[in-house]
Amino acid sequence: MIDYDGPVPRYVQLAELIRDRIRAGQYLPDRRIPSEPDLSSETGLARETVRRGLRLLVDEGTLVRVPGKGTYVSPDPPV
Amino acid sequence: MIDYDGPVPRYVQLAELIRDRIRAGQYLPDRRIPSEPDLSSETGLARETVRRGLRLLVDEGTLVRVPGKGTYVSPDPPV
DNA sequence: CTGTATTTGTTCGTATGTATT
DNA sequence: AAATACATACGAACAAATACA
Repeated sequence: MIDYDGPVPRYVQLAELIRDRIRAGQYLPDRRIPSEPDLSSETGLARETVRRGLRLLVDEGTLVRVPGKGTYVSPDPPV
Repeated sequence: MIDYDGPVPRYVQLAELIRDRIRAGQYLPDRRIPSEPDLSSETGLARETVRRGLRLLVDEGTLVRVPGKGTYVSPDPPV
């Protein structure tokens, strides 16, 4: 599903995947998304790669991470 | 030189070190700074930790990285 | 033109620390 | 006390872009 044949890094592809799921209503505002290990298991990506993708979404205001709790979709995500 | 006893992560400390050197005129605008391996050797930090610190400075507009060439101080760094 | 070296980019693995439940 | 989850840090490997002999 997520390859590195093309010019798009895997962590960017992961970010796009998460964005798609938010747009599709699969991940809802103020709700928690799967943990890093879960996303890592699901996608087969290394945890650090998952973290890079999530950071992109945190930086753009789409996600909010809470230490010890989890990663949440922002109340009003810019997607 | 760079410790992790305190609350300040090492990669943040590295970013501060680079900023200090720019302020001090040791690294000049539009000039290249040492490569990641060099900074890693000098500080004893892992290259990935160096990269994290440099990314902070890229994000804030202080540095510009050019693949295959090097990392440069911005023409007009915000420091 | 070809190959080599340098530098940044990406990816995976592992370990430890900190905060919350 | 234990499990869960994010944060930091180190190590290693290969790819891609650039420069140069």
